[in-house]
Amino acid sequence: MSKHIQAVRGMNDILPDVTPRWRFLEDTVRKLFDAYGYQEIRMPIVEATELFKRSIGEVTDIVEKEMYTFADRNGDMLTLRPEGTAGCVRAGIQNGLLYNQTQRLWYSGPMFRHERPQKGRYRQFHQIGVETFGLTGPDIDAELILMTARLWKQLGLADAVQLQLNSLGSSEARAAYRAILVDYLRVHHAQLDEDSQRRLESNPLRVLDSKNPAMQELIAAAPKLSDHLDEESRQHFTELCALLDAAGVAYTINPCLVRGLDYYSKTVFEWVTDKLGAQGTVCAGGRFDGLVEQLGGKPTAAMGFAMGIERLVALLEEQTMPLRDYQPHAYFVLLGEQAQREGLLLAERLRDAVPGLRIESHCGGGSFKSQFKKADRSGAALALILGEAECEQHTLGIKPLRAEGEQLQLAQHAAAAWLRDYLEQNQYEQEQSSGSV
RNA sequence: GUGGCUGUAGCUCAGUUGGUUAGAGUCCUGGAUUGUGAUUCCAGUUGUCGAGGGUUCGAGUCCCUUCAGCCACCCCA
Repeated sequence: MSKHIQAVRGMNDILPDVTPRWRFLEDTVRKLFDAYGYQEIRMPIVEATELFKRSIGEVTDIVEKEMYTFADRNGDMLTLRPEGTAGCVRAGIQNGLLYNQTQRLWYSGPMFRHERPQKGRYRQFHQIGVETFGLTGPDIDAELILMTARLWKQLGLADAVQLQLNSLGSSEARAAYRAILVDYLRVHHAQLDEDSQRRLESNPLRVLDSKNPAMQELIAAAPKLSDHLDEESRQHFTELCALLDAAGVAYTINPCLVRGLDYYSKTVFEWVTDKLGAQGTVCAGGRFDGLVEQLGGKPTAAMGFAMGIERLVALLEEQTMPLRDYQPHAYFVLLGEQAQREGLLLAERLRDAVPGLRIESHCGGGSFKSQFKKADRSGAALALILGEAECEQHTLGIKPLRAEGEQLQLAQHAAAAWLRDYLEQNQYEQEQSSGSV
């Protein structure tokens, strides 16, 4: 075993038994974004290290100890992207997408963080993200949340996730509150546990999120972020809540919801589940009105979110939701050299004549028995049979493998029409069990 | 980065206080049925016991190191 080269720790192969769930999720998401007028953008996986330092924040865990950073052959410092927002903003600025215009963008792909692997957390993981630019009001915040709520319904996960909301206020208000909080925490420094003493330096707002029971009294008595919001942010948040109420989306306001990345301001939200162990956040985002300017663009309002594909796929697994199947409709059994040659070509003609038909052709010979066994394992509903007799008579055997019914022999020229009818008749059934939209 | 648990066939797992040649199920292949698949029966293949070192006459079993997986902390999607 040790001689075999293994995958890098925390970087997983996604095997055929789970790829149908990935495709279901990805197909559903793509259609959803189309329905809301969002456009896809694809960015490089590698960016200048500086980009992440300036956007995510120098003192965050991600930048301090989790980035895959290396010097390329020119000595430039590059980093495998740990998240998508920074690259998206960079691409928007560089290509003039954010200048005096609005954008609604989405992307998907792998992200990299050097953390200890755990359930729902990997070193290479995948996110689907959405970023909007140039839209300042709570209406776009609400649109994004409504869009995700619709997605959970389409995925059959609506009962598995809950929405948490908070407002961090403008970056000025947040900075002012941060100073007040730090003053308070310093006074009680002796009562802080080890983690919180560290957070006091790195991300003081996170102290409020501590799970340590011994800290709860201190936290409860701390100054509240909600009491220090600027008027505009307060108004913005109130309107967002009203929009969500009107749309019938349930939420919990969580004053401790802080988000780890420096660039967030005003609205932040998380969709969480209790079905995934410690990694309960399945989708999270917020407003980052300052980031575009911080990266050298014109001041531009922005709001976005990202969801973790592995976590959503794991949730889909929990739900045992029926999936659209990608199995072949028919498995082509071929006995004899002539049949192997002719069958390959006949299969091509059938695929030409019947769009959407999925035929798996047997390769490699073998007995009828073993070929039928493979036909059965393939999940196909039909076996198409071409042996010596069929070749001679220009016929084709069709045997149902999943339903009652006798094998029938058709003239080869009639096969395409028969299969087209078969697909039509079974289409309704297909869609019912597909779960796709 | 810290801690706990676990590594035996492709997969799921037995393997006694250390004792000869490491087992079962499943999967796969062939046959019973030489042109017909979820059943049944028969036969067959499967291993650096995660890796390296140590103790011992003898290690899958005990000790150390290391790697990997899982779970939790931290952090985050």
